[in-house]
Amino acid sequence: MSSFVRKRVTIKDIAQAADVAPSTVTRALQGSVRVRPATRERIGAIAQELGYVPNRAARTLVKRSSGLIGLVIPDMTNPFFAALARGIETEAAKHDMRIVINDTLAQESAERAAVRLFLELDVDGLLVPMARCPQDYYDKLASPVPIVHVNRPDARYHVSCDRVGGSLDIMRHLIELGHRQIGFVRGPTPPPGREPKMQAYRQVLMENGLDYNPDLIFAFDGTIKSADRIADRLVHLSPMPSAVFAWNDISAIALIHALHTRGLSVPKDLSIAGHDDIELSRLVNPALTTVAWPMYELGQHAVRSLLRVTQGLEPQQPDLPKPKLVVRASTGSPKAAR
Amino acid sequence: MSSFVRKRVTIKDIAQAADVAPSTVTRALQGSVRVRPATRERIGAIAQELGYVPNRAARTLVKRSSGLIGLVIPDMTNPFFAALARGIETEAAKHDMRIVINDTLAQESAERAAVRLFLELDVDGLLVPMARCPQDYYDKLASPVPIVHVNRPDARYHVSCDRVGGSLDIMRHLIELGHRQIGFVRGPTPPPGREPKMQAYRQVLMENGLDYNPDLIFAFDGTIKSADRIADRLVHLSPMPSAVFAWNDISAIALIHALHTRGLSVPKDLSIAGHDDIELSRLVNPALTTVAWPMYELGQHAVRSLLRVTQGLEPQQPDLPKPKLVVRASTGSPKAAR
DNA sequence: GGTCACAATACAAACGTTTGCACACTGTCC
DNA sequence: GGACAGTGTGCAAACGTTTGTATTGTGACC
Repeated sequence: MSSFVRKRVTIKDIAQAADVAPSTVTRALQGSVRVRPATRERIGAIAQELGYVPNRAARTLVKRSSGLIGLVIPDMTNPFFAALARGIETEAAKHDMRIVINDTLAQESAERAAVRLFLELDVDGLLVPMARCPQDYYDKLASPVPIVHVNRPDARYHVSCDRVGGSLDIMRHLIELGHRQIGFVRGPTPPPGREPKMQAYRQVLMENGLDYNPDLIFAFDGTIKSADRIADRLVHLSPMPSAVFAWNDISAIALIHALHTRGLSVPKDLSIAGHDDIELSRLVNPALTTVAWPMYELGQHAVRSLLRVTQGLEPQQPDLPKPKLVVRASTGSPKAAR
Repeated sequence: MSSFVRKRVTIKDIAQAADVAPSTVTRALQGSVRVRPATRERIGAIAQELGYVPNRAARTLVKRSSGLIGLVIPDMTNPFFAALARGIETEAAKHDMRIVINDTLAQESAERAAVRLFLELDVDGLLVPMARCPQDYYDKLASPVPIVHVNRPDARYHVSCDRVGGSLDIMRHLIELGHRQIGFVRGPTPPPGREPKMQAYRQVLMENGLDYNPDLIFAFDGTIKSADRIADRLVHLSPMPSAVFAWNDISAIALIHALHTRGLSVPKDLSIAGHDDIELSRLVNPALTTVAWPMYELGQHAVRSLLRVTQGLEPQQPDLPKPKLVVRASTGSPKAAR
């Protein structure tokens, strides 16, 4: 009764129905010239009628290529990665490649599992944006498939855009507005040494003769609760910083909300800047000052690079649009300056 | 030089290195009892050392099962589906199943392509939340793998929660607040006949002796621009509705923003309610009145149902938490009533 | 009418695993 | 010491496809 117990239709079934050899069926289905048009059409019709679906496992086995690209997404919840995925998907479609996605919940173990699964699936290439595993892990993999990273300049193959410039812009923007006490919200478990935002934060402080104060550094773990705790610490600080540069837009928006519930107004009492420019950042109130990254383009280039590597070519570093400071309503002059 | 041209390590390589037959290697790697512990360990060590990764294509071929579940996600951009995916992933992990995801950009053609890809991959089951293709398409598929839908009660196998109740609650909430002119924002190309929110909208109007006015129906196509256009139409309406029930939270948030830029205040001038209760809805200003759906649980149950069907059992309809009205700050009494 | 070229099709091997069955080896019992 | 379990290992077939090579069939040419 249930339909799914039905046996799969194979090429042999078609061959039998069409009274030809299996090899003729493959060639016909692939549009090979070596088969008579009449035969080809007949076979096509029969395949259609029988509801034939080719078996990728078998094909992969003999062709030693699955036609698949594995995409390891850190966090589906974050709309930041959606744009990247879109770029990847559209570009992949142009080259007849299919994308399979695996979510890692931003956990190292899940990232490993995802990579492993894709290797098992014999993907033609692996795309790993914002990898969490140490580079060491990927180096040791010695995998038979090329891996292209996004935003990891220490990887063998990678597509990256300027990771510091946007943050410098944000910080300088805050300084220009007159802020001198600026807080910084770090992301969850940043890999040591790879914290460009923090770098930019310190650099701009230094440029302006300001001291680095560890009390103004807050750790965001990705949850709303954590933003709430940061707000708590923030309001009890004295002097309270007049501006905060947050890890990403989500944390910035959550922080603004947490401050509002504590009776503080943004940007009147405190300026908040984010990073990523997700779609919603324009829509919240106050609209968020942030940095826009060319995620879509990064995704496209990642696929192109991957394909070049697949063909044994060296990927060319594309000239991507630079990250761009987007000034909106969540930043303003500090209170005292008014 | 490039690492990815290296030949794959196969079971035969291990067999040769360990001086046993390939079959022994498989059995050892699967932890079969029929192989001596010493041999098993030796083989395990060699496999490790050689960096062996099993070939899923080959395994799938002979076992006629890939251990994969295909998940067709309509729109990765929408955080609404992230919760669902999370539920699905955690539950699947419990049963040693891996999830592969494909994004359809909410397009019918892409949905077909995704389903097709998964069939080619020989997935053990297919999960299709909020399918866009007509049910007819799935019925005709006669696929050899079970397909479980989410929120499509007319499908052979499906997991659904009450699709009308929450919308009724929203509408009654607006009525209770005193609203009589209520607008409705439809989703992008709703499949005919499957528009429970619209149903609820009309039902509550009728319950309260209010006329259905087509001028108060707006079409949202998923883009921010579209929300902007709706706002435009809205403000030029006279009388302007005092409340709007929007298709989802994204459209509601975008609409609120568009109204703000036109000098209108929510909920003072206009009440807006959404649907889905995405995480950000709590964080925007004003916080959004909306309906929370048990997406995570739906995802879990979807996997459980799928596995039951795989085993030839009838899935049991779970008792899911009901959708829940969440009243926040974006709805209030109409202006005139103040 | 025999040879030739060429198109269309068939044959068979291969891809990397799994698994039923056969086989070899060990030690135990009569 | 020979039959007998019982355990560990090897052999070979199978999964569904692709593809290099062999084979057949067709017609043209001398």
